Amino acid sequence: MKQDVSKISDKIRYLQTTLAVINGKWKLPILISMYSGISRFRDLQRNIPNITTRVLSKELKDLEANKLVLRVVHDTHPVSIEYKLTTYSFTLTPAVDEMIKWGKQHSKGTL
Amino acid sequence: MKQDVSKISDKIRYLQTTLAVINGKWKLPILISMYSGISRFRDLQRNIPNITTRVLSKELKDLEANKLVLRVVHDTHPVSIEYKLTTYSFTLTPAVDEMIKWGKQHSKGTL
DNA sequence: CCGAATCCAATATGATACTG
DNA sequence: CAGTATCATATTGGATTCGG
Repeated sequence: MKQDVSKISDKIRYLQTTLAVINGKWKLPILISMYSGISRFRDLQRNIPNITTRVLSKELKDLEANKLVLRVVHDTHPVSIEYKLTTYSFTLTPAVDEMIKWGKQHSKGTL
Repeated sequence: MKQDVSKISDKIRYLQTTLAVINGKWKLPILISMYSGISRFRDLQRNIPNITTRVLSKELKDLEANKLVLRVVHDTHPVSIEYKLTTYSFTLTPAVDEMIKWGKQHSKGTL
């Protein structure tokens, strides 16, 4: 049975593609918060421990550039900004869920 | 239906635990190479494009510190060093596989 | 072959203050 | 509220050399 025909070098490339998109400490935590329904800058900052506005701002731009997040300006008074997850962003959930699972297990082991 | 009882903050913590272990561009590519059976320093370096000895050396130490890799010294002439995966390291494969899958899809989309 | 040592550049992250 | 600007530090990555 050949369940895996990919060459190692291909796997490494694919993986590095993924890593390039989710790089750093913050992008996945941001996505998790957004998966949970949070969509405003201020709320995200409150929800993610220790993240600064500077970092949050930059990371949201990166996520936008990778089509995972959409920045929507609502023409209210004053204007409110909503960060929306794209359909595409949800393709990441299987990987994210596995990482959460592993982190949970790893935490237990080291406590 | 409540299929997910974890609080968001827990999820974020778990995820950050995982991210802290696999951080950087190189640890997962190294693990993939090792999953494929490569166990010598020189072979790893040849197998992973663009990695330098300095980085490879550091990353292997990090992986060792996290119990994912074991450094075995064989008392031959001259001594040969073998890097072995621990049983524990294989608990990461579900997450890694999902990340590879995603990277493959993402590559297709952007080509 | 298996790295360690050194030096340096680039990037990521953090703290704080400030603006429309 | 939603950021930007500035400064400082930490971490990562890369190039090269050298030793056992």
